[in-house]
Amino acid sequence: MSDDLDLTPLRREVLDMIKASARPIKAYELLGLLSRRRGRVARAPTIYRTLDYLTRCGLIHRIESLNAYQACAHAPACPEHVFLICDDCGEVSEIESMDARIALEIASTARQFRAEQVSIEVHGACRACGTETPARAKKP
Amino acid sequence: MSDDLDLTPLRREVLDMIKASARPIKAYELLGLLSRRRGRVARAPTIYRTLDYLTRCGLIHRIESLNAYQACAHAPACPEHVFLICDDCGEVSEIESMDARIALEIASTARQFRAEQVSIEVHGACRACGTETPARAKKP
DNA sequence: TCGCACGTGTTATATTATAACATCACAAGC
DNA sequence: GCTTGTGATGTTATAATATAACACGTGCGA
Repeated sequence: MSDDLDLTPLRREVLDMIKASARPIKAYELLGLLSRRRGRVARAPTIYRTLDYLTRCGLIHRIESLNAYQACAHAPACPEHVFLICDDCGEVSEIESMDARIALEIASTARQFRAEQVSIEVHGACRACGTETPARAKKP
Repeated sequence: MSDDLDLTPLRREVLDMIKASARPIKAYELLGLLSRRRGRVARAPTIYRTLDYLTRCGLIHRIESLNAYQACAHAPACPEHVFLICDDCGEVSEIESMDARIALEIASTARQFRAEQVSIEVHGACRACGTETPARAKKP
């Protein structure tokens, strides 16, 4: 995770595809897109290595509970991030919560645990989906 | 997720195996253990259904970033849980952080997001591993 | 020029998870 | 008693996710 980025054409292309996606996107979806763009098949390691690099740089985040990736909403290397994941429509928004961050920091150090990487994923219903008639009005 | 548990022999056996494990345990590890205990192979759906049930009941938690399961440290249905995951020794401890919980509640409702399920996973170094000479002294 | 570091390609395979259907036991209602 | 429905479990097959290991090329400093 050195400070200077090395955005090769492949890495830029994958990053652009992730940014272009309205929702978190999966590795094999990217693989399909990449293959079509290039006119020849891309293989799994290609995409996983690239995702790994972009993640380590802080340009994208992996959403563990979805096995999917999303561009970081807060420039490279935001220190902490909370994902609000709507289980109805699939939308994911990345927010910040300084208070949560501090609380976790305190809780960790109280146990002499040195926190390096925090993942907070909140599943539920977004504004649009949550305000529909209770108990799942969507998707007939 | 009704209130009354239906702990069949299979479910109890799997729950016991998870409780007996010092570390989070993976689905296919459980599958192997179960097969040996019974003297005949158990298949993947058996274990996944059971894990799903135990998770829904709140008896165990799935640790997303590890694809593994751990018994809940706080009786059935604890409302929230933070996992401190040591990347060195693999130990995972489940703690509570009311403050983090409240912070996330506030952040969610501010965005009119109805939170249903929160997953907080903190990777880093536990006390034992973190106090060794800096930069990974372990695992020769 | 040599050799190394590193990005990417390629082949193969490991790991994690689910769909779909079969069977069985038990309980509610006739 | 019998039937029928429901839910747990078994079984077969396959999907989805991820990594190991090695090959190749390019650029760069010794």
